[in-house]
Amino acid sequence: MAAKQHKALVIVESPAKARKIGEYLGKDYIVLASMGHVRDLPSGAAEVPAELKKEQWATLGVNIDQQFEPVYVVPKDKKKTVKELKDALKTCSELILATDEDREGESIGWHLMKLLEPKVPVSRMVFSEITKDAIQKAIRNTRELDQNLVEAQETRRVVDRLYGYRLSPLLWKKVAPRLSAGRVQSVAVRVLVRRELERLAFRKGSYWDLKAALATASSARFDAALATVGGQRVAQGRDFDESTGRLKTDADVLLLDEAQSKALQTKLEESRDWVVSNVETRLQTRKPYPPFTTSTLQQEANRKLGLSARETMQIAQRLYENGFITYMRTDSVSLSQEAISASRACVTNRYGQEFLHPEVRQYTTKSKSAQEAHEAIRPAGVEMKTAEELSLNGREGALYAMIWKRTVATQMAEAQLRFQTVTIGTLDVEFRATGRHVEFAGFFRAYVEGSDDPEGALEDSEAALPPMEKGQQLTCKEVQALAHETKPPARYTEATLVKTLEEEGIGRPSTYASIIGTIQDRGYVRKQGNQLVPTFTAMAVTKLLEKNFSRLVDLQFTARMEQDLDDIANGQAERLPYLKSFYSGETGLDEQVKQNEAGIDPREACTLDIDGVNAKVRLGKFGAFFEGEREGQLVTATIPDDIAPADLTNELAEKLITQKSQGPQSLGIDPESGLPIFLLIGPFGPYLQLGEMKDGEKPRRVSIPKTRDVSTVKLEDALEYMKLPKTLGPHPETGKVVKAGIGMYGPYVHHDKTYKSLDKTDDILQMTMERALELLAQARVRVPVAPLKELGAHPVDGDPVQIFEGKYGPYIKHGKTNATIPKDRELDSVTIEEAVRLLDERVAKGGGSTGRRGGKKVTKKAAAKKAAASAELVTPKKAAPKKKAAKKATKKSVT
DNA sequence: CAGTGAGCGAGCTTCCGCTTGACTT
Repeated sequence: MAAKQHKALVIVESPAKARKIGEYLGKDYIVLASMGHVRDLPSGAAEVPAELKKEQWATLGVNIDQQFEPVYVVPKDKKKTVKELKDALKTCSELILATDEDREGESIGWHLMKLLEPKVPVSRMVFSEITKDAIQKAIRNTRELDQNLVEAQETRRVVDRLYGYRLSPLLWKKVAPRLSAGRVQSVAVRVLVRRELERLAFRKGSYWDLKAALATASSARFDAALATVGGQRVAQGRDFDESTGRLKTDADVLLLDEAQSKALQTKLEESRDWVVSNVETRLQTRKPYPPFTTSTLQQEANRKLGLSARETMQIAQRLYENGFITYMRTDSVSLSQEAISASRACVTNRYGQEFLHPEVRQYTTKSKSAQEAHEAIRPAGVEMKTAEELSLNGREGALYAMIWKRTVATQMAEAQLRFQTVTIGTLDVEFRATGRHVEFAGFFRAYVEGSDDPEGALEDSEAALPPMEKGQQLTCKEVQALAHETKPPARYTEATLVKTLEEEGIGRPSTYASIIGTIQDRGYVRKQGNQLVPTFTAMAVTKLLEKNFSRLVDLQFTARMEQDLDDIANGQAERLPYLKSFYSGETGLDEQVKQNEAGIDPREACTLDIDGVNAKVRLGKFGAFFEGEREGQLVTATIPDDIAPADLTNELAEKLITQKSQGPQSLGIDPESGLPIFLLIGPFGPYLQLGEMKDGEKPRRVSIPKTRDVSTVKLEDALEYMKLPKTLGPHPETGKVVKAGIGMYGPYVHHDKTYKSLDKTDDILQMTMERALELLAQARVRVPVAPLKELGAHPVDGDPVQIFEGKYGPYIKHGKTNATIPKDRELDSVTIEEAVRLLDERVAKGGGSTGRRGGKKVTKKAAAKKAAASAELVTPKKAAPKKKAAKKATKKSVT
């Protein structure tokens, strides 16, 4: 008796948006969220509809013989959403598609229509800011779905699928299983690899110069740097060629070495005649930076707050969901009227009229690929409350404060700076000093990019010089000779990589963070502090792609694709000719892959020629290794995991190969057993072994802690390490023994049931009872949690079955198996029989019973299993060193 | 918890872009 109410169903993409829009539209509308895309190409064999499985193109999900017709499926995690939307539509008399106003949003709208098969009128509503006015206006001005835009999206989707799913399998065959290639990731990796090669080619250059501390009669001292000698400019870093480490041939400069600079220093120290020969002043105005987009927010949060792109997005998501900021995935720098007037009011109140920019400042997006479906990231609403006023603290507060400052600053006055360059002459030598003075702080008052503390930054920038005029006499307090070395081009960080990708139009706001995740998960990149370091695998894959698919890994590929997609969106081109030219024919992707499948030698693809290193670098199943020759024999030697490609030197290669060819080196003989002690390197790092391997019998082994420099381990210490675990003595309180040893997770002390890892600064060989007690006192005491209820013994093994309170509500525990209790279930009425049934169901479902910190391989498998979302999937036996779970499991690899 | 760069092998891996909860000591 569902008397059809005359309500309209409005579908947007995000639930937070749905809530807000629901408020503005009132009770005649039901506003729901699609949660992004609702249909997609099948992601793998498991999702391909049964009737298509036997098709050649099944796993592509695109019928390449029939006009590249895509196969669309509703992914498992979207089934629920789709059902909810269908149910809601049954009660409505109108459907309004209010997905984002961009290519992807238009497509989501179209897919929704295909899926929901509405029998009621459908319209398309768009808006770019979420205010009551804007929404009400938008709903009065609906339009039709734009089929051209939908087609452009589908073309994008198909190109990405064909690119990724044709090239990746080629990499599996030629380089290593589970690798991947893609329009975005392969270019990202290539960017990192090219920089690494520049670093590899880099040769250090060194030069000297002088620094003089000078002062006027009345001023404090200031520094000036040597500029010219005898009229010739003195060499600086930029005069050096990075690949030779020598002066560029066209550089007409004077290169000073140590002796020359020190001689000059002595000479100048005696000079009493220092005169200002020139004073130049230049005024500069600085405009505030545009408000944040996803990309600039990620860059700035990485620089200022040390957050990864992913962390930034997680925090921003929370701020957005709680209504503190506008939508965080955007490529637009435009601010709504609401935001502009709120910011201007805020500037006047907080800093005064003089700090307000006289006119409204609006920014326009430069990026060509921008789609601008949202406004810039800014504090939501009209009040412009500060983080303190909103009681935000921690990382949320810090990120919000950054957004607040950047937004408010956009409406502030320009900053006025005065730069001064003073040239000082003495003998035949010139020195130069530059000063900067902030004439008017303007927006600096609120915000200085790259600096966390505007006030402090203002003072720093006050490196002004004392007033000086031409001909003025100065006194010299000190002259120093300084050595300099040129530095290789810096590795990319998350911030600089995101910046580069955005500039090239590669990737979208919603994907910057996940790109960085993907290239790490696939083992192309490793993070070292803030640096992104490409691996040898990345080098090999990039080499293969550059050589055989140069068009596809060109930085311009995406930009060109975007132009074609624009043409399709404008109705000036069609998808089919574009897809054909990309995939089919002589020069198409299909043919290229086929040729290379036959043509590429896997052994060659896995071999790298490194400039300056005689040995070959090759990729094996267990990582990269050197292959060299000793006495006519091929010798292979593992390259340690923490060695980056640019760190390779011929010396390192020779050393490792020699070591390997000589076999295990004995550090000496253990006097007790008479056996030699070997220093060896295994998959988990260096370790010591007493005696040779005998069949069946494993010799005694002990790891060397990561904190210890292996080259300093001599027989004496080796003997000490071999004594581990050793007893330190009885615990003064319990009388039970306290031990020190090295285990899976590194060096530890142990007492009773408590284990505690040593600090980085502790040396296990120097461990004393006193320090051990200190460490044990720090150990987290495991208080056994009392069960909520005992259900009795399990019928199979007699172990107890108990109910515990967990983070997500009560659960049943038996051994290592946990099972959820259905939400609506009364705890008191759960019987042992029911509990056993729930536990069995849990086991049958798979997963869940393995401890997270258990065996490392188990953890990985469990995670891989989850990802595959397939119940009976058997994970292959081959150990994959870098996989999905790698992020969470990295800690395990520490000895 | 350990020395390799691979021998047999069914069926699997993989893309980009849009969006949240998911589930469990």
